[in-house]
Parts: sequence; C-alpha cells; structure tokens
Amino acid sequence: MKEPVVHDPQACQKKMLPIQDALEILSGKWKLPILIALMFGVKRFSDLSREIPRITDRMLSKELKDLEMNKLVKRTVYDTFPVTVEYTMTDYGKSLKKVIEALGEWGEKHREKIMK
Amino acid sequence: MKEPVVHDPQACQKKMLPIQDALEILSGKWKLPILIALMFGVKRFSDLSREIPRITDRMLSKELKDLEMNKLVKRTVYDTFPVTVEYTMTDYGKSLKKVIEALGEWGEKHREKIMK
DNA sequence: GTAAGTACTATACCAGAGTATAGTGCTATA
DNA sequence: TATAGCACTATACTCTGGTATAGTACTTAC
Repeated sequence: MKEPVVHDPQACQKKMLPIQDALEILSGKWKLPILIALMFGVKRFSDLSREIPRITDRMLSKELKDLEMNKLVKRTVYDTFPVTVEYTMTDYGKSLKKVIEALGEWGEKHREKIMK
Repeated sequence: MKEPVVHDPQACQKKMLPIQDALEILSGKWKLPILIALMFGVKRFSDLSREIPRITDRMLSKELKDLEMNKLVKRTVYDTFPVTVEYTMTDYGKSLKKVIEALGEWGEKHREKIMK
C-alpha cells in the first residue's frame, strides 16, 4: 500500500528559493494587475486607476512605488500645467511576460472549470 | 514629448480577470512552496514540514486544506498504527507546472541580478 | 517507563495588507 | 464663479495572514 518515497530536500529547496524571491516581489493583490495594464503601453496614474477595477488610489500609489523600487516600472514626470506622470514597464519588467502568460493561461482554464 | 496613448480597457481587463482568479488560489507565502515540494512526489505532513524551511505546522495544515478544497492536492489517510496521511498532487495541480517553471526561471534570473 | 514520532489542533498575538473617505494645490473649461 | 481633472497624501479603521508556543492521542522502540 505504501511504497517508499524518494526525498531530495536539496533539489526541492533549490527550486523553492528563487520562487519565494519572485513571490515577494510580486506579492499582494495588485502588482500583477498593474503590470498587466502596463504591458499594454505607457499609462498615467488616472489611466491605471480607471482600468484596474476596484483598486484604490492609495494602493495604486503604494504598489507603483514598490514596483519602481524593484526596477520593474519607470516613473517619468513632465512639468506641464498640472503635472503629468507616466508609468512605463522597464525591460526588466517585460522579462516577466512569460510568467504573466503562464498565469493567464492557467487562470482561464480555471475560470472555465469553475463556471461549469 | 507626450504622444497619445491607445487604451483598451476591455482587452486589458480580459487579461487581468483570469490572473486575479489564479492569484487568489495561489495567494500567500506558502502555497507555491508546498506545491513545488509535492511536484517531487507524494509526501506526508512531516516530510513537508521538514522540507519547507520555516513553515509552521499551523500554516502547513491550513494551506493544505485550502489546496485540497481547490482540488490541487489530494489527501489520503491510511489507518495504520499512528495514522499516516499522504499528500499528492492531482492532475489539476500538475497543470500548474508551466506557471511554476516560469516563476522559477524568472526568480533565478532575479537572484543573479540581486547578488551583484 | 520514558522518549520519540505521527498528524495535527488550540490559543494568543501582531504587523501589515487592504478598504474607505476626504483633502491638497494647481489650472483649464463651462 | 464653480466645477472637474490631475496625481497624489493623510487619517483611520478592519481583517487576516502569519508567528510562536504548547498540547493532544496513539504506539513503537529503547
């Protein structure tokens, strides 16, 4: 009934550590939605606020700061009348594309499964 | 300096929603580490507790319940002397492989970048 | 008889993620 | 004159994810 199982904690943890690092950077409810929105192109604060359902200004502002700190997003200020601020994905941010795509594909399958 | 930007909130949100669903299921610090450990094969409670650094029994127990509820993990009880319980990935859980791989790859690159 | 292993549960507690609401200083437009 | 838009910040509150610690019931091995 019970067969011996091979355990390789070393190999296991080697897989886990980088993923835990990644999780820390992408942690929370809003970072990925923000990044997805920015994959569609440059956006301003109010664009993001409008296009990400249910996010509050406070969270948007906070998470953008985090993303900027981690070099995933770049903030550019233009000194126009009322200041204009643009947010862009950095190349480093773009390197998350595969992750986002994989998650998106799985999420869609999951939605289908749930709907039934 | 500022060029008009095209916005397509519809398309944007269509990408975001499934990902938010996925995030909810994988949320928290421990679900992915647990799933990764289980990708290496069947494990028992104490195996997981040992192989996932710093996780507490309480969290492990709680997260395993969540994962079981979402059909990502299967729990099997054997009525041996002191009960033995085995946790296995379901096929559905295995469908997360791509996501985990993508995250793992990105995480490794990120580690390298940070180390410098 | 006592220690160790099995798979947990119970209790207590805290920090921080997230929400809600309002307000700032500036300006172009109605 | 007043309202709306811009990019936020401030304050206050809630809730839950996470930590820490201890204890359960059972049994085999020393």
